[in-house]
Amino acid sequence: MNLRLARTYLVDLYKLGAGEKYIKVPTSELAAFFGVSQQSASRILQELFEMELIDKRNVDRTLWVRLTDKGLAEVDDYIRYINDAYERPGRFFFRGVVVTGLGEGAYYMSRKGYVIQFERLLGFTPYPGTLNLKLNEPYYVYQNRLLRKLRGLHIKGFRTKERVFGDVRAFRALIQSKIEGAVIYAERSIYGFDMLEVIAPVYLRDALKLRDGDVVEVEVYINESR
Amino acid sequence: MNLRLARTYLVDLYKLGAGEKYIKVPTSELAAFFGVSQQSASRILQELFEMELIDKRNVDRTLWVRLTDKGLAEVDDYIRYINDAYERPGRFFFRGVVVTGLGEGAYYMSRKGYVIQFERLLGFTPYPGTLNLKLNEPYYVYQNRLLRKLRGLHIKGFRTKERVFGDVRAFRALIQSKIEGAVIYAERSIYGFDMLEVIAPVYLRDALKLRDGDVVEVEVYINESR
DNA sequence: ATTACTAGGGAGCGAGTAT
DNA sequence: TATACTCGCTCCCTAGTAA
Repeated sequence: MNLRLARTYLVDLYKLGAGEKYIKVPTSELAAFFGVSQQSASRILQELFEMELIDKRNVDRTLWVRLTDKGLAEVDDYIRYINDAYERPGRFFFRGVVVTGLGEGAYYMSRKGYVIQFERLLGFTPYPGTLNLKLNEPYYVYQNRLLRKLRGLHIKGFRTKERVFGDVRAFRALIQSKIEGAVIYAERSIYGFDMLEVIAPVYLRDALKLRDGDVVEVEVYINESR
Repeated sequence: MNLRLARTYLVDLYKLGAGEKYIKVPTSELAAFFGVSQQSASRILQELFEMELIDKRNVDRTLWVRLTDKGLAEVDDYIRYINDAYERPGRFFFRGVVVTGLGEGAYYMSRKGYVIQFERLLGFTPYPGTLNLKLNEPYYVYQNRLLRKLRGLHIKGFRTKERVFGDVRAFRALIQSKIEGAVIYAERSIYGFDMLEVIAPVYLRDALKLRDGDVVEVEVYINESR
């Protein structure tokens, strides 16, 4: 069973109380609650068990079911995602810690081939440098992974005599609820999903009085970037 | 596509902003976001459209997608259900208005065949009468439908010389956060899913000073009834 | 009364590809 | 670039039924 479907059944089991303790539930009853046949309820429990999302015990032909820690984590993530979707449609929210990058941001952000496109697509001349935010919370890392799957604004790569500069994608963003900038994803980024690269028309460390270790909140707009 | 799966895709589309306005989204981008192939994303959109959950327009080979009112309602219900599951695992919450029934509750609740079983299963002698609560909010009607699919305590029917008394199922409940009683479902109830029948060891109208039209809150326990 | 196996049909999936 | 068709394969569903 795919995870998308599994999560919905986990929520139903959670509703029945299987998140806190073992519950006694005949598959026929579960079937009615799930809206499937008794046989499917039985199979679904088996598959959730194989995915290690639930624990399942059969004592004298009565089933006892409880979510595992992995199952509980799955429910937590799912509920968080869904509420986030409801509260922030069209937007992604991140909270990260200011860290010092490798300094290559300044180099890239001052290449004329990029600057011209940023000006045209974002409407501002980016300060030559990026603010690197380390995402410590797993949920934000997951969200970063998700956001990166979207296209955003497409900044085309180019080549000079010396080397090749890859494509970059950008999403408009509001940093600390104050400054409008953007989040960028370099096609060949040296960072993983736990790092968020932010640009703005100003030097953010000065404008927002930031030092390494400070917590920064970023709201990214999915659609206004088109 | 079944509704269970459809709802999860609707939430994803909502996250992308399709709940508020038409969003421009290539199926390939949607595919990455959904975690499926481009072809599946295309098919999923078609099916959601056929289910009238989204509106979909193809202008010059670019897709514009937006949730319909029906789709939005589906997302609302789903999110409400999920948060409810998280906040009230193992419990169902209802809010209803006191109405006067047809008086048959008193008749049934005083049949010895029922009373003995209630005493044994619930641990109290029910006051001979039921409090009827009319559920005006659709969500509570939906929840009532769901709860009724569960088994709860099984009070067996019986027959006298005159007639047959059907099975009844009961769930322990807390009324107005004060009095412990139960919600009962008569096998052959004359009421639909918009009515909740409540019993208790005391006359609830006196004990809680209730009159027709008063709002009453009931918390039903799924598992403690076993 | 249970749970869960098997079998058959149908729904869902992605690769290839037409447009 | 797009979207979305066909095709073959897999997964998922329910009915029947064994244990």
